Parts: sequence; C-alpha cells; structure tokens
Amino acid sequence: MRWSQAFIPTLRDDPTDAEAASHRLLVRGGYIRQLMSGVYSLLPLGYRVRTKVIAIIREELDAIGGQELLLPAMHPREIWEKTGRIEAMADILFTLSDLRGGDAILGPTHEEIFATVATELTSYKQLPQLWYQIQTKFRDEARPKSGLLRVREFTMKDSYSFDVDTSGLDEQFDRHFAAYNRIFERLGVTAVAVEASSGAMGGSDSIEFIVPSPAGEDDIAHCPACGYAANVERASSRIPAIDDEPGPDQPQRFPTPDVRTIVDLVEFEGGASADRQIKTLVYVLDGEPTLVLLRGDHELHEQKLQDGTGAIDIRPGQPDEILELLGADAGSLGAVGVSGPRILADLQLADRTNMVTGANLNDHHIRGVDVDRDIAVTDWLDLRTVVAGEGCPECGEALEVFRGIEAGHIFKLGTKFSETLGATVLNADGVPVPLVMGSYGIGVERNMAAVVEMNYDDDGIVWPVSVAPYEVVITAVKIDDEATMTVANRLYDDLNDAGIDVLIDDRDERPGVKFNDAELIGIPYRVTVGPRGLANDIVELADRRSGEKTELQIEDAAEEVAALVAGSRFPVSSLQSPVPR
RNA sequence: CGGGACGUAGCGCAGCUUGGUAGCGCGCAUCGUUCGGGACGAUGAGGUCGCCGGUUCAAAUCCGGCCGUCCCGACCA
Repeated sequence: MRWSQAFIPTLRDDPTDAEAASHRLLVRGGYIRQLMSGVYSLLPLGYRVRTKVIAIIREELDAIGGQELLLPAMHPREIWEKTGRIEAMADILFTLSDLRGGDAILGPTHEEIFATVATELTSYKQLPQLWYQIQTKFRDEARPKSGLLRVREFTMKDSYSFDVDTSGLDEQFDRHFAAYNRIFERLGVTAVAVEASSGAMGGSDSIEFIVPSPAGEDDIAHCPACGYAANVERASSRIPAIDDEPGPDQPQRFPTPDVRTIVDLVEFEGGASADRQIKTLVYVLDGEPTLVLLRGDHELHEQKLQDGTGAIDIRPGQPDEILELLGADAGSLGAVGVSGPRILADLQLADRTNMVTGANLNDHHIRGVDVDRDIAVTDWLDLRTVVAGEGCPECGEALEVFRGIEAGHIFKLGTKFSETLGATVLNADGVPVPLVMGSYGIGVERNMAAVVEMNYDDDGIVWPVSVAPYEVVITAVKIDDEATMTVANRLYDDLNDAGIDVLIDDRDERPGVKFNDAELIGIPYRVTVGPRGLANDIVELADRRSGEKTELQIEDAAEEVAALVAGSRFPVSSLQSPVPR
C-alpha cells in the first residue's frame, strides 16, 4: 500500500475522552472511530489487524478439529424464552420488532441457536462435533468504556462442542484450553488462565483467560507460590481462625445510640472488634427478601451470592423494604430470632460464639451471640470477597490480587441447553441422551485492544509482527529525489513479491512527520531510504520495539528484511500461564 | 440505574460570569522557501455554537425541557 493513497487519519493530539492506552492509541493512530457509545467503526488499519487476529483464531480452531459455520445474528424470541435466558440476560438484550409485530432479539451469544442446529444430530457415532463461528454479537452494556475493551457490538469467535458424555466434554475442553493458550501466545499477550464464575451461562466449570492490565475490569486472586489463580468472583482463601471467648448463656441486648456502622461499633464503649461482629445485609433475590450475614470485616461479593443461590435478579433491599422485614433501619439489623426470610451465612461465621450484631431495634445491638444456637441459618455459603494477603486455598502462601482483561472464557455447559431444546442422540445402547455441551468464546476487538495494552510505549503502538497491519514500512525520506524513489520503489516491489505486508510512505511530508506516524501506528520494522544512506549504498532498518537501527546493503535489503519478517511471524512466547486445576 | 463533567470548524480548545451577528492552535487548499525526527511565510476554504422551546429589540451567552458523550460507582457470558 502507498501511504499517499491510504486512509490513515492519524491525529496529532490525544483524544480527550480516551483514558485507556489502547483507546487513545487506536483512535490517534487512525485505526478506529466511534459511531456511538460502545459502537466503533474499524478503519482500514483496524480492519487489517482484525483480519489477522481472526486468521490466527481460525487456524488454531481448525487445528483442533473445528468446523466453521455462520449462524444468524437475529434470533426469534421464543428460543430464548425456552431456556429462560430472556430473563437471565434481559438487561443486555437488544430487542426489535418486525413488521408483523413479532419480537426478535439480536444475539448476545449463541448457545440456544447452536443447540437448535444440533437437534439434527441423531447418533453418538456422529460425535464428537466441534462447531464455531466468527460473528457479530450485540450486548446492550449499561456502561461501555475504554474504546474497544467494552463495547455493545463486537465480533466474537464462539465455539460449541457436542459429546455423548462428560469425558468427551473434558477432552474438548482441554483441547480448547491448549488452543486458547496458543492463540494468546501468537497474539503477543500474556493470558493467565483463572477459575471463573459461570454467571448466566450456567454449567459446571469455567476458565477465563485474563490479560493483566490496569485497563481491565476483573480482579484476579493469584498465588505466586503454587500458581493458583481465580477470579475474585469465585476465589477462596485461608484466613486465621478467630479464638472466641466463651459467651453468656443468653444473648444480651444493649443500647448503642448513634451506632450505624461496623466502625461505629468498634469504637463504641462496650462494642466489639470488627471480626467479632456479624454484618447483616438485606438482599432481594428474585423478589424474595433475604438476610445475608458476613463477618464484620468482610465484604460481600454479589456474584458469589448469585452463584450460590442461583438467583437471576439480585439487588440490595430498599430502606422501606428493610424496615418492613426487620422492624429496624440499616445499622441496627441482625438475624437473631428471625424466622421468616431465608438467612444466608458466610462460611467464616460457622461455629462462632460471643458475637455482636444488630438487635432489629434502632440504636440497639445484641452481644453474646452464638451463631449456631441463636441464628436459624438456612444456607451456608462462601460469600466474602477475597483480599490480597490472605492465604492461598491450595498452599497457604499470601495471595496477590491483580487487575486484568477477560480475553477469553471457556465453559463446560453440560446438558442445560440440549435438554431444554431437545438436542439428543441415541447412545450405543439405543437410549436417547442429551448432548453434553461446551462453549468457548474469545472477543476479537477486545483482544486487539488487549494486544495494544500490552504493547505500546511513549511513541505509540508496538505491534507484534503476527497482527501488525503492515509488517514493514518503507520511509522514503525525500520523495523528489530520484535515486531515493527508485530504491524505495524497488524495495517495495521486492517485499510485496516476497509476500510481506508492506507500506511505503511516499507522502510529501517532512521526515519527522513520517517517522512519528510510523511509530504511532506501530509498524514493527521500518526501512528508511534517503540520500544520506544511498551515498554509502545502504538503507537503514529500524526495529520498532527495541529502537535498534542497523544498516543494510541496498542489494541485500529486500532479502534480509523478508527473512527477518518471516522469522518473527510466529512469536514463541516465553510467558507461562498457570495450569488450571 | 446513582453521582460528576462535557457538547462551539476534521481534531484540540477559548468565548458564556456581565446578551450586541464567532475566535485561537493543529489539520486542510494554493504559492514560495525549506525538508534525515511533528518547518517558515503569504493567501484562502471551512461553523445549523447538540436539539426544541422560552425570555429579549437582540441569545453561543440567560431560563426550561430533551438528546448525546465521557468519567466514577452499580451492573456485566
């Protein structure tokens, strides 16, 4: 491509509304433009990167036996009603109506539709099957942000596996795990495999691939000693047990004027340290008011509450609901003697004695509470948020917590979708059994952004060769110098002939502008052709990542650059991803 | 959804407090000089001041409503 004819609208200034590095650089570099909140146009450079990312994903999926198909983006409402996800995913579904007044939805994911297609499978002899597509998804995210990192319309590679039993599923899951690791390695990002919550997908097991980055939105608990890694939505930890002093035979109510918070009660004369308090929260789970109990110094993780109860709609109780349920306002709540609503307690409260909690009478608390004796706990659940420094659940070493981008997610779904949608096959005994499904997703544009988040410097993007829009840029320093243009054009032709993606900067611009643009858009190799070098029969090769410059003899340049590029197309990563357990 | 901010030329911004027919930098076009790390001079093109309504002789500016965008939080396969 000749830069003089290319549409590469680079900007001199940073866009003010871009915070994340990838957002800022992709806009400035002329890769993307926003059309509306969470919806982006990919300009020629962006589209080239996307194409390369997709090619890598496709190769690795094909390598594990995937068959590519393309299902519709628009779905009938009825299928989503059958599986109940019309409610479970209601808050992100784009819906629309057709001329007959029928309802359709724009697919946020395709388990339902793939399972519907899979009803045509009839025999275990046809299994296993691995189907995938690369297609547009629509999710009406409440808060799109950070450029391509969190959008409402995006491309996803989603694959679905169909097996006759769970051992078959396990195999396909492991194959995807390996394929995903190869994909991230080739994209030039570190992705850490972590245990994750399955959320609205349901199913037994899921693993997320997290690219560590401050621009991410997931918090990961990680053990540097043994490699344990889990999303805090799901992570557990070891913490020291508390030695309770013996309490009285009966809980005792006492006045606590103006005490509203855990900290108030810590500071109150006759109060208690936070780890000796019971925090009582009121949540409404699918319309049902529910008490949620945690140790005073622990924080609830709502995803754990959702996963632990299976509730779809979950929200904190309103002040009036709380008052009606317990007869007191937040700040004086407790579960002692409460019998109506469900009472969910965090595991760390088990066997605790001599605790302090609210009395369900404003400005009063109760001390001497024995959890087993005094509170009618309905369910014991792991509800608290793991914090850095707590002990690894596997080996006890201190956990670290880091932030990252969810670049991929793989799920063992089981038979949830196949049962509801009637996707069964006959097994070897002639008995109909539901297909055992897995589903596996990787977001294309989000991964483009993740690559940038991990590969940039003060001058711009530093693409890995594997996904760079162009592998080489030839910078012609002086376009009205005949010798310069002859050499530059010949090099351009030779590299094109060698199958290299090459951009020649033949614009009538000053060299500084050309160098800066080349660095901003992040082309891995730059060959500078100009009178100064030609006087010595050389051109100059610059490595974007290292900044290193080497001189090449004119006659060898094309061959050397082509060899260099070919050798760096498949980066061998030295990065290690912790093995999932 | 709660909180905060913003919306004026392709991009980045000023002007608004105190109403009087819109300005700066970059970019763009033409010419000249220059040109191996974001050149200089001259000339020029380009704007429904987010939208609707109100106040006023007069609204980018004051008032009301709406729309849009970003940030924090909530939420999120």
